[in-house]
Amino acid sequence: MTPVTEGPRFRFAPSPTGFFHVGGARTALYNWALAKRLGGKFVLRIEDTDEARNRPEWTQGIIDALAWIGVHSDDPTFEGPYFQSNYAADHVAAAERLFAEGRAYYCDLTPEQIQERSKASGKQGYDGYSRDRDLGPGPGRVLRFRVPEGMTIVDDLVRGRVEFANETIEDFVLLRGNGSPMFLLANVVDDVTMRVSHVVRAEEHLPNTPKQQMLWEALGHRPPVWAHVPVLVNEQRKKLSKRRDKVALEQYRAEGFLADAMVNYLMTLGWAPQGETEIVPWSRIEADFRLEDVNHSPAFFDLKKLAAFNGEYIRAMDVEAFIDACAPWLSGDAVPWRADQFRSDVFRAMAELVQTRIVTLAEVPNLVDFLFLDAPIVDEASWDKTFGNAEARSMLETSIDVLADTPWNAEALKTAVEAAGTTLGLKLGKAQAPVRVAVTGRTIGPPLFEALEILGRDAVLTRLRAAADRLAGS
RNA sequence: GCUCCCAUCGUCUAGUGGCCUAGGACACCACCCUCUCAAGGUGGCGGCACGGGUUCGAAUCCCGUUGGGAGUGCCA
Repeated sequence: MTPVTEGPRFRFAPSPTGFFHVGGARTALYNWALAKRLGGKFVLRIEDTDEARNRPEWTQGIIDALAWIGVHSDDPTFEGPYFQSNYAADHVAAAERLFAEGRAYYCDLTPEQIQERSKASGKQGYDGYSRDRDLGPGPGRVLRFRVPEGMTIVDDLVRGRVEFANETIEDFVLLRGNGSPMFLLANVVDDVTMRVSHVVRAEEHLPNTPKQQMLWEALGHRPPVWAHVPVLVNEQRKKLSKRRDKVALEQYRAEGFLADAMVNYLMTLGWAPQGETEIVPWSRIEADFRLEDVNHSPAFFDLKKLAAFNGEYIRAMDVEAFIDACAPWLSGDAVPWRADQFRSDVFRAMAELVQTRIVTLAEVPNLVDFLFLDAPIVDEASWDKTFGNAEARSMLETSIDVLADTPWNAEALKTAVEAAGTTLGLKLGKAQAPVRVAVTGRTIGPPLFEALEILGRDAVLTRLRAAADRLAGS
């Protein structure tokens, strides 16, 4: 059953850090789109060799985050996760082979000694001091790769041909003084054993690539296809970092961004689908994405544009889907009403009117809270602005009278308020304001008369009177 | 410092020597629509970093300058 040939094997190799970086998400998506389209595999490898970064729940976080953006571990294209820490013996074995073959050598210089030599000679980095000292392994001795003379040519699918003079590359460390393998080695050995054919990763790894390519060759294998995609940057044009920037995918999810919008937006950073619009379904992306088309320069991760995409996606949902998507934002501790006050039929009635007014799902509660609370949460700025003049006070009084016996439907309510306003010389825009603030607590919100209809006469009149009382008292 | 990468509206991009008087999207501005706020519609602002080549012709090719960025660990 073993196929004679297998499709391309892509890999995504994050190190667990406790959150999932949006840049990592984009890289994963690039790999995923290619693996899917080309009938290959997406191999997930958790690079957990740094003891400090090794917690089981973080791995689950990565798998959950990937699933959220559509990279599902139960898809046949998905393979893994593998854990780098399980392959430590392979890494060491490969290093020892390199030593046996003379392609690596031991060195007993301490970092301080290296620095001193460097300072004395005026040259940067390690100078190859132990190359011909024939040292054997021993505690405190690192194993270094013997960088050959010549030139290393990296053929990169997005950058083209990149040349490195080997003399500019120092004999880098394969095994630490305590015998543990370094990232470069572990990474290559794992890629070899996992038969990775395409390494698609962020541009920051490009300077490492000649070293890795030498390792592939020294290990007797043909290097993979390389592709280094531009990094994501902030407004200062610096690489997105967790210290300065909001980079956690989970956080965007928690703030009410839709996975589809996030995925679509991420894919347009460094790449664009054909045609006049960047809003395209994943099926189009999967069919059209090419590494050769990826831009070469860093892309600014623009929250405003992400928000615009999110708004588009929210509006494109049919109402039922929208209602379902809102559910998590309509209950829980963050919501100002008690669970027993929430009424799904009321929300359902308002849903369509809410849908065009939000950019993230997290904004939903603010637009509908007054429907579930006994009394609205009054925004004082709205209150002061609206009731700062006598007309507004009169309008409030008048509306109490008028609404007491108006037929209770949105259209009739609108007509009634409009008429009441006319008697006071107010246009509808001005006339509805006092009613809106009294009933909803804010100057802005969903269409008022539909909301009044849903709330019902008693609740509306109660609120209008409460507002009048407050005005009388002040 | 050294190595490498990059350079089209403010931002993300289309553009692969003539179709470019450089197209779209986000943002911004104006107008329309309108019960607030949105959404929607129409229009507007705004760019090939600079200098040399190559060519009949250059945003597109070459060189240089300038400006950004990444890497530079016994981190990953």
